[in-house]
Amino acid sequence: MRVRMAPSPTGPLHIGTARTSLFNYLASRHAGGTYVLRIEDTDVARSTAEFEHDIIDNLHWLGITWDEGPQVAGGDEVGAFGPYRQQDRMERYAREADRLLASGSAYRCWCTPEELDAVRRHQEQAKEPPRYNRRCLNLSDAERAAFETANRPSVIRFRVEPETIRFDDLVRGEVEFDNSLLGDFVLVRNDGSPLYHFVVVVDDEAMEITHVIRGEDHLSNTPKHIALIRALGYREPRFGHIPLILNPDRSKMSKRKSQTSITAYREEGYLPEAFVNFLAFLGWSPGTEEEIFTLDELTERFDLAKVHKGGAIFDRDRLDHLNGVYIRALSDEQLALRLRPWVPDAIADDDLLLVVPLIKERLVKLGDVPDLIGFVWEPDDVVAAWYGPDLLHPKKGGPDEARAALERALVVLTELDDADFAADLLEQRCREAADDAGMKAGDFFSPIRVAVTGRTVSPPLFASLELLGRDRSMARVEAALRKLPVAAG
RNA sequence: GCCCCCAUCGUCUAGAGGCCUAGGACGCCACCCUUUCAAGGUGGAGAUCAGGGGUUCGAAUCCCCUUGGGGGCACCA
Repeated sequence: MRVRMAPSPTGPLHIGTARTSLFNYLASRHAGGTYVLRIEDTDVARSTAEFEHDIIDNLHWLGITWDEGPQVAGGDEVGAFGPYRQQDRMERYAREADRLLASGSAYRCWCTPEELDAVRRHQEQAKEPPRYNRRCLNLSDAERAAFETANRPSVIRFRVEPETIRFDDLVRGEVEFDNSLLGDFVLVRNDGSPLYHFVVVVDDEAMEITHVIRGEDHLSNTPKHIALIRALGYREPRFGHIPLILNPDRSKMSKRKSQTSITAYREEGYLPEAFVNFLAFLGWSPGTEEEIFTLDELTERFDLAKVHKGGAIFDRDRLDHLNGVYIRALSDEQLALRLRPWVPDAIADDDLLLVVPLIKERLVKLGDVPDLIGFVWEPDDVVAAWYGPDLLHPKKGGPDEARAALERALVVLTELDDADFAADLLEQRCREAADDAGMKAGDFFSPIRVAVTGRTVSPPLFASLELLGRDRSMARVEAALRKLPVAAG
């Protein structure tokens, strides 16, 4: 089994491309086959090195590897079926186009885009199917000679035979198309550059691809490819069309309506193993009720025949949940390492590690870390600016209750020396203080929480105090006290 | 418009004719735990399997029609 993934470097790695890459990876690895990466850069105007870099880099990030093709962006190509960039295969496309011309399966067309447009509009008005009218196929020798001597630019069109094309799709079963409904599509532009439908067929043959696994958006294009394959005398690969990933409105996932770039998810702090697990379940399931799988476990279970036929909406809530599951499964050391890019460099590794237990079960994405625990490394005045005096009020109470709690808390903090400044002792003393004040523990803790963390929601209070240390904790409580209006009388 | 594909809780899905008074997960609701928020635990609401016809002793599962949704019909990929 030889499969390929052929991303086009005309944009950053797209969710859909990533999922198709994953399914190709799983199918080939499961079967012990070969996975080829081919860069589909026939659209020179829109292809860039940056996008190629983004695609390869993010595939690596997901843990997807391949056997042939460029292994790193801009790097050397590996494999005996190269080149793996279409820009480097131009002679071959030209040669195959000539063969088609010579056999009569293709012909030159001198129609201008304007003429084609006019024809199309006319067909639409007449409610006819919009397809090429074969004007240039039926040119007289004299007309053709005139165009040629005038050196007028021409495209090469494939002459589509009116025939029924049938194939056995790997996920959909028997599918049938009537090619008489197809127009003669363009193989080569008038500047000599080949188009997608043509190169994809030439490349798959050259690379001896046996299984073409791609998105459902290519299902209707497949009869074109099969017709071309036959005209060129190639071997026909098996085709498998996997369902699309959808926007919430059930249309094909697009960047207008959803976040489609893998980089963006990566930067938000999704774990690649969670992301891969999530992607795999978009359109596939192992048929059991387990749902946490590593890439290797997915490889072991994967079966193209079990892929769904219907499209799947990208569900962020589910992704978030899965990411949390993976984060919680990490050891503190591993999580600290993963968190590093989202934490200021000034924070020492040891201090970062100390923070992890407080936030581990609260993290949805790695990028949430500054929001959850940033108060530890932000300066006191910055934290103080996060809240207004009203936030210091306990749920049942106003400034007086807030002041009472903060003043008593300050006494507790003052009485403990650095050596005793530990969460359990702090809690014990604060509970006693709350008792003395005749306040419920929760109401007593609330103003302290806001004073120290700047938020009403935070990691456990006393562990936070311990982490912050005596001096900074006291400073923050004092600052909070200054925010409160002076006591009446 | 034409062609093709698809159709189980809001979402991802289990389901290959009797195991289905349709299971799980996310989300939602309630309760428990609890210093807040999470995490965790328990329970709940939520799908007459899009609708209608067949086939069969028996259909979510097979067939047909309808409806709905999607994709494709470029000198984009």
